[in-house]
Amino acid sequence: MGSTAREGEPKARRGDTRQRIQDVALELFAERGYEKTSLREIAEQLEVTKAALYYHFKTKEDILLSLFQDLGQPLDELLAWGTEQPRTLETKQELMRRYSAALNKAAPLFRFMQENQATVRELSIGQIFKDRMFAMSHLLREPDAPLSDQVRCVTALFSLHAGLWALQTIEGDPEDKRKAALEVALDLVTQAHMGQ
Amino acid sequence: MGSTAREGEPKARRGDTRQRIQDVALELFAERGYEKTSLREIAEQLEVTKAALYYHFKTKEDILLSLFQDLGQPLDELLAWGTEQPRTLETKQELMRRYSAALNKAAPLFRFMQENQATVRELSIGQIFKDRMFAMSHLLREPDAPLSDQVRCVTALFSLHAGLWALQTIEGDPEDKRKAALEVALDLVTQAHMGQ
Amino acid sequence: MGSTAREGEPKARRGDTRQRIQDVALELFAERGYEKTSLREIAEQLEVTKAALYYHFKTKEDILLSLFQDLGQPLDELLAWGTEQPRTLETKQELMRRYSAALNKAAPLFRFMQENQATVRELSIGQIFKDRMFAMSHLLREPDAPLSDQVRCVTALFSLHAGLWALQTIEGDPEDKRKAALEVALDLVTQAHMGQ
Amino acid sequence: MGSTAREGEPKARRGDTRQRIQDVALELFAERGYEKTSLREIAEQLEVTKAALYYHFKTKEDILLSLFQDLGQPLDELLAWGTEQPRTLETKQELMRRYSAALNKAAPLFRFMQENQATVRELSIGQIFKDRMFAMSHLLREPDAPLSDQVRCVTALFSLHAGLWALQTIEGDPEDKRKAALEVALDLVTQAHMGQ
DNA sequence: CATGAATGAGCATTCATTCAT
DNA sequence: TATGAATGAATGCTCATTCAT
Repeated sequence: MGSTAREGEPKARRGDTRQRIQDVALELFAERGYEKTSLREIAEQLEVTKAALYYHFKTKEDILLSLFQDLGQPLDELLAWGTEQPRTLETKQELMRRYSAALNKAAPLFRFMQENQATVRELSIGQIFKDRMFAMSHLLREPDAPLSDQVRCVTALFSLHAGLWALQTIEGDPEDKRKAALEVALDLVTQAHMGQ
Repeated sequence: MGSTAREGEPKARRGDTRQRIQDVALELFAERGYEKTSLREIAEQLEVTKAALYYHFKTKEDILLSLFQDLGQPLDELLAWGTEQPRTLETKQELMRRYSAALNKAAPLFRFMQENQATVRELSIGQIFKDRMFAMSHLLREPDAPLSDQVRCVTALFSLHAGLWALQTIEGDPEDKRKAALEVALDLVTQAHMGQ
Repeated sequence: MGSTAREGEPKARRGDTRQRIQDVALELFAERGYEKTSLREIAEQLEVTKAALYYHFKTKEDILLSLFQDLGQPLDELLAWGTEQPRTLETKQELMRRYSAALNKAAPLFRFMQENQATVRELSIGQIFKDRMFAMSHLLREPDAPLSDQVRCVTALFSLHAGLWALQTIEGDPEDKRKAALEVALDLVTQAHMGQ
Repeated sequence: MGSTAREGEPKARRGDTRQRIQDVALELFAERGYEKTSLREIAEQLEVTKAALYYHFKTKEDILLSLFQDLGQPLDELLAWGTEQPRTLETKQELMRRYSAALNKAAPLFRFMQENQATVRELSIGQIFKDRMFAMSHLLREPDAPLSDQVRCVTALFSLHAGLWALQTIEGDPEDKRKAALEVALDLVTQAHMGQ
């Protein structure tokens, strides 16, 4: 990746080490889990020493945290946007659409979060993540609606996340599946809204 | 504990060590994750030595496997039952009802599976679990139905799992929430069926 | 050392590993300092693995702590004894005699304490050691005596410690030097007492 | 600090970095020990990079060496002075007085030497320090005096060092305590002289 | 049925040091 | 005068596992 021609290329990179660490780390974290990914592996894949990682990040957890902050920002912005909108059905639907799109962009990270909850829960990002989900859920559901309608909203939200991997079971083009998942989610939100 | 009189009782238990190991292991696995739970911790909580664990189980993974086999059996039976039934809407609905009940009984194990996917994937049970989900999904959805209806079925299934933890966000009695989740899941299956 | 014949002797030891760890650790701690002595070195010298050390001691600090507790016990007993005696000159003198003897027996440990104060200060034994010195000093000096007499007592005490190494400067038989140091210390205590 | 007016002052210092490194290093070495003080800490406290330290000093040990040379010089001069004097009691007493004063000025360094002997012993300054103590001791004691008198002299010398910290045990004004320590030391030297 | 003792492999982290810029 | 980026070596520690008793 990196379509522009680079000159030299024996090492070919300079200030991009931090970024490259993040890339490799995310890939390995998502693939093999946080605990099972050792800094040695990350370093080896980058052809640097472990100590080099420590020049750029204070701890292993810090690498993950940085990924979460960098890639999760769009969601925070979406949350901010949602808070300012009127609580109409249209807003909720638009929220879902944007959420699906944002999720899609940072798919590996969210797949990671999904698949490593037990680990993440004990890390500092655990709470941040939970808070975000909580906030999102509150933008969608009405606290005094029937329980089933509230469940519908949470399920809608959650199924978008799930779409990242649970839909493996179904064959088909990933983008088509994402759209189908969004459609179902929108339906759920709409039904919840009508139910009121 | 133990209302029947026992004589001697320096430690008060006899052939139940294997069971006790499973109990403690499941509790810790679910709470802190598989990787982060060490055999030392399990042994300490049981007040036996690590070596004792190895008398009952060949490896750490073996403990998990045994849990999966013991607690997952009802699901296999449900699967067998489902395969013999006609593929009607009623069957599917009943399948969901029974699935929800089965899940509920082995909640800690399934919470564990949910939260440790990355780890589980690399273990022998990973494939078994995946196969089971796959089989279940195939009992619910029709391969030539529209994508969105297929997604509805998978989401239904998945939302039951999710109910185990994603609904923390909503306050309310756990049993009520489980019922609400089941209701939504049944709805989804029904809609998928109608859509056809 | 070890005058009794042992049979076999390919490994020749069984339950004595803990003791052997302490011996080697004390030797190395005293010789090269606490920080500069690594667990690898200790293990290598014992021809066991590092992990074996951890079977017997929870941490590196714990090894030191155990040494301190085992070897320092006589001093605690001396302290207890001293507390029960009348505060006469004779008591103080006897205290010094016994202190000198006790010190002599655990010489390597006290040489270590002397030479690694900066390190020890940050360890849990730092406070224990300090408290002990404090208690000892309080048995010797009278709080309302002239400052110089109080200094005399502390110096007496301290010079016994010092004898462990500061007297290297003087050639002569170690036992003679110890006795000479004790003589000077007794003198100081006596002078302090007379001064009152 | 710095009474002369300076203009601009973006960082407020210019050629004094070397000095500032020494100051901070001595402070940290004395407080936390040589081994446990890392160059990172020193650099951080100075708000420069580690590499900057290497511009001013070849190695970590070199920083310590420079401190020792700069602050220990008065003692070397005192030693030279002592060597030229007649070996009278008055000379010895004056030696003690000046030694006490010199020690007092470079207190942190000597406290450091005292508390890090195990470390220092393996460093190049170890020998230098030892030689100096040796020379000093030889100016005070007579080689053919009774052992106890020789011990008295060494103890006198040593107790001045000790005064730097062992007297914490006693409350009182530091300067008063220093004077009391000197008084005791003078006494010891005098007694040793009389004994002859 | 279980323990005491040990191992080998691995891990996250830290450190003094180097060097091109 | 300094820094940014990196290294190589080490460290304390933990873990799953083994095996004789």
